[in-house]
Amino acid sequence: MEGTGSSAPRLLAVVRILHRRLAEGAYPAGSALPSESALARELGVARGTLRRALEQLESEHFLVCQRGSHWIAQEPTRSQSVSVLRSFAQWARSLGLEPSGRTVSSRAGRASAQEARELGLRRADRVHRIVRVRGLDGRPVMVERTTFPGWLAVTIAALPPDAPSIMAAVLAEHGVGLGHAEHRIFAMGAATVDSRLLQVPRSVPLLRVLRTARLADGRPFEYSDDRYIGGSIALSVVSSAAAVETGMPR
Amino acid sequence: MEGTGSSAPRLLAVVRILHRRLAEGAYPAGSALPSESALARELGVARGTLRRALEQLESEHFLVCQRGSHWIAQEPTRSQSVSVLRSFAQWARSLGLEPSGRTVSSRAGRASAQEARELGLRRADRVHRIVRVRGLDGRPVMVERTTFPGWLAVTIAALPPDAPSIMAAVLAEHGVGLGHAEHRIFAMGAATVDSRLLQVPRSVPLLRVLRTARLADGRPFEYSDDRYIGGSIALSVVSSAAAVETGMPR
DNA sequence: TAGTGGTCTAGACCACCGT
DNA sequence: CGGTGGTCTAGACCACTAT
Repeated sequence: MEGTGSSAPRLLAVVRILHRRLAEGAYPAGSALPSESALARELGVARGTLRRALEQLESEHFLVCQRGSHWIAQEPTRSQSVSVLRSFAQWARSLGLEPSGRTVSSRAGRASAQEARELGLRRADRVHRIVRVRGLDGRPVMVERTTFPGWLAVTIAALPPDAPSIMAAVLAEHGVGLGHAEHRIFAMGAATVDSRLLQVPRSVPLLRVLRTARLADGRPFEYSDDRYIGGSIALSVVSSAAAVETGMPR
Repeated sequence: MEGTGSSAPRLLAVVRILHRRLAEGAYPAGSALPSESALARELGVARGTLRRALEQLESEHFLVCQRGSHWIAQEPTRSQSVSVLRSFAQWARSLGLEPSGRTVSSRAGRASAQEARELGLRRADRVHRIVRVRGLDGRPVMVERTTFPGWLAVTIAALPPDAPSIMAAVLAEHGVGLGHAEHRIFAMGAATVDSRLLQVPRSVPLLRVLRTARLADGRPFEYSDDRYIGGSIALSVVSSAAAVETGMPR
C-alpha cells in the first residue's frame, strides 16, 4: 500500500534476511523454502517484492526453482563477480555479510622488478606492502598480500590493523574510487604460511588471484596476490563477444 | 487483469516493438521517449510490464534514464566488451600453442534438473554429453565435461574424436559464433577420475570453471564443467567499475 | 486436484527534475 | 508546482508439479 521513492529498502532488507538465513542454515542445501506467499506474509512484504529478492538470490546461485515446485536452497558457495569491480568489503556487504580484516604485517620497502612493472614504477622505487587476512562473519576466507605505490604509503600505514576496507580510506582521503583491474586466476595448494593464516591444512586447494588495479583516474593503485579457501568462494565472470543482436531471449 | 502463465509473451512483444522503433529511428539517439504511462497506455500493457522491457533495453545499453526525467535513447554502437570470450582453441592459438582434444566419451542422454535450468530446457529433454581431455602442445591441461542441447547432438556426434575445436564445427554448420557466457570459478582437489585423465596425482589443486555459454543469437549452447591443472593455466579477466546492470544489484 | 511458481494488472506513494 | 521515474502493494489468471 505504500511506496518509498528511494533506493529499495524493503527489497534490500528481504535480500539480507534471506542471505542470513541461508548462511545460518535455516534452509539447508537441497531443502525447499516455504512458499512465496507464506514467506511474503511472514516478512511483511508483498509477494512481488519477495519475488524480486528470490530472483536476486537465484542470480547469485544461492537458490534455484522449478515451475510448480518450491524454491530450493543451493550449496552456499559465495560467488564474487569479477566483471563488476568492487572491493572485498563492498562485495561482502552486498551479500549481507560482515567483512573483516586483520593486518598481519605492514611495512615500507623497495619495488621488485615485477612490482615495478605492474605498478608503473621504476625498480627500487618506494612501495608499501601489507599482508591481511580477510574474513566473512568472523571466519577467515582469504589472505591478501598487497603492494601499494609509495604515494599511498601514508594513507595505508595510518589505517588501524582491523580496518575492514582500505578502499574506503583511499576514497575518503583522495576522492577517487576503483577504475579497472586485471585478474589472473590460478589454483594452487596452500603453502605453510597460508595454512597457518587461514587455519586450514597444508596443500588444501586455494584459488589464487593476482590482481593489478587502477583508480578511476588511471593511476596504478595496487598489485595483489589473493588466496581464497577453495570451496568457500567462487569468482563469477560474465563475458561477451561484443556485437549486440536484436532477438534477445533471456 | 489477465496473466498468461507461459514464458512472458507480453514482455517479449514490448521488447521487440521497442527494439524495432529504436532501429527505425523513431526515437533518435539523445532524444527522450514518451513517459512510461503514455507508452504503456499506447502499447496496451500495464506500466510494470513496460518498465521491465525498458530495464532490459537499459541493460543492453540502448536506453538510459535519470530519476525524474525521461528515458533517453542511446547511440546503439557502444561496444561493451568487458572480457573477451574465446574458445579454448582460439585462445591456445593466440598464445602460439597447438590445441588438441581427445574425446573420452560421447553419448546422448536426458537433461538433469540442473542441465535443464542452465540450458533453458525442460527436464528429460534430449541432450548430448561429452567428456574431453584437452591439451597444449601435446600435454593434457584440462578435462572438460560438457552438455549440449539436443538440437546440437547431430553436429557433435559427427565430430572426429580428436577434433581440436567444437566451436569451429558449430560455426561452420550453423553459422553462429559464441555470444555470451557466464563462468563460476573455484579451486578443488583432483578427483580420482580427473587424476587419471590428466595424469597427475590425486588431490592436486585444480582450477574448476563452470561455464554456461550462449550463441550470438541467444540460444543456449553448452553447459560445461572444466578442470584445469592448477599451475599450467591462468584465466585472465579485465573488469571495470562502469557496468550497469538491470534494476537490481547482481 | 490442490498448491506452487510465472506473469500481468491497476493503483498508490515517494523522491527528484524541470518550470 | 505538475510530471517523471522508482518502488511497493494486493489481487488475479495461468501452466506446471506433486500427490
